[in-house]
Amino acid sequence: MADTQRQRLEAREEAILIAATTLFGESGVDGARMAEIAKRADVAEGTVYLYYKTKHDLLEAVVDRFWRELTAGARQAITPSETVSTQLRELATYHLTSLIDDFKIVDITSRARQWHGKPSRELPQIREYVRVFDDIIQRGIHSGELEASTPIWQIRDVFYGTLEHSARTLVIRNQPIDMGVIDNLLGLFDQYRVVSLNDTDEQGSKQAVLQAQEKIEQQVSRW
Amino acid sequence: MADTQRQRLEAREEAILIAATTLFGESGVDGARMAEIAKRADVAEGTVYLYYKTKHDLLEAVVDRFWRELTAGARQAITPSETVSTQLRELATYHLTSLIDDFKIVDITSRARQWHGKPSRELPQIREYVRVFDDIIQRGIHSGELEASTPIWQIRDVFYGTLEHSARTLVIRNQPIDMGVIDNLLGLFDQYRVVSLNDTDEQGSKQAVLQAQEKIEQQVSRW
DNA sequence: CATAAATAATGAGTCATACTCAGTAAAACT
DNA sequence: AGTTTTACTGAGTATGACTCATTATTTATG
Repeated sequence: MADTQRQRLEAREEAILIAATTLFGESGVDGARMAEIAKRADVAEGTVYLYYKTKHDLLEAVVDRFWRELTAGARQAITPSETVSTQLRELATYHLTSLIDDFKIVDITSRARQWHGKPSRELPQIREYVRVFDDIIQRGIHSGELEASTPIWQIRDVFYGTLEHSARTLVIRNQPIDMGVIDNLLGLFDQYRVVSLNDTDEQGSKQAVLQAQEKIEQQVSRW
Repeated sequence: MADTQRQRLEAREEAILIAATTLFGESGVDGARMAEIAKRADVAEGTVYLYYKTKHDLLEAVVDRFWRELTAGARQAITPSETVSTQLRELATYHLTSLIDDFKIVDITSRARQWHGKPSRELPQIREYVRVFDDIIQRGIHSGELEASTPIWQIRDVFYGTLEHSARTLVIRNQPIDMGVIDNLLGLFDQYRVVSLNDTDEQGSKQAVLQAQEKIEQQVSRW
């Protein structure tokens, strides 16, 4: 019966996490009282502290879980057989939609990065999330569709930075998702395409691919 | 002596604001104690509350001041006689540098947007800051250098979103400012240029300008 | 210049809430 | 059934934002 007990513990931990997520979303981090979270998770206040040392710890867990689920969702959202361009569109759409839907949690994410005065940390799950994008780009570079002269992190910052800012704009103005944002962003990404592969002779094309692959090493090591 | 007294009050208010800015930067919003802010401003704790009703109010004032000064700095950083392209570069450089230098305050800005559960507000000061960018773009559209088919707010979100994300990346990795970020971003903005004005005949050129100006009304009203 | 009225400043005290811990209950062994 | 180990509880503590009765300073008035 060790297994059932373990499950019970995990269920409790989960219940606390869910309660915290809801309440953080409703009332914000500062507005959410630990007593209320405990109540909603149907445990005593002290019990919460058996699972999460501090409120900040709990916040981190909430944010961690959110990005972990987002990563899983993103991987599901992209079609493996599709072109790089289409996959980017799929990811952008998924990302923008999710950010708008769960903007409260996204907004709270920055709280998890800081602990008093200490400098902002990089959150491991966000790093993991961002891999989804990187993988698509890497594939594009390998296949010669994308040029490799711009460091990946810069391209990534354009992608996520734009979408996050756009999501904020839309949420603040109470507007629904606007596909124009995505069209615009992907239009800009044309710049990263290896130019007019089809218009050049075979020789030039192959050369471009080789050139691109050569630079991949740099790319990978740079990150 | 009414004037001297007034100045004394303003000096006190300023001292509190400065102390808060410093301490928020050092210890974060949660880590900063009101008693310590008062001490550094050389007033009693109660006095702080005569000038700012709550800690959150004080935070708002700090953030407000920061963006106001950033706006002034940005206006100074751009050369009026320069081309749109150059001005954008000047602004991007100024913005990225400032974000990196004062990243702590930038990070804190999101705290000022929220008050417990209430949805994120748009901060008036940031709206004002963003005008600096808008003015450059508007000028570009008027002069026919930029096309007017993409809503300004989308272009703006690319610009600020990318720079903010890049700043975070650089700060987290402890790297200095990287001009590659700006080169990359401005390279993307080529897409918004009215294509090859110089390559077309006079007629086409003029037409483009007219067409662009026609669309300005939409742009302006849309925001 | 003295004195009253008005305004500003103070800091000890209040209160809300994150967190603790001694005591209790439940589960797992023997 | 008894013993040990593990999990839970909620009253109690500590901290820090905020208040307010009291004191100090400035301004107004005769």
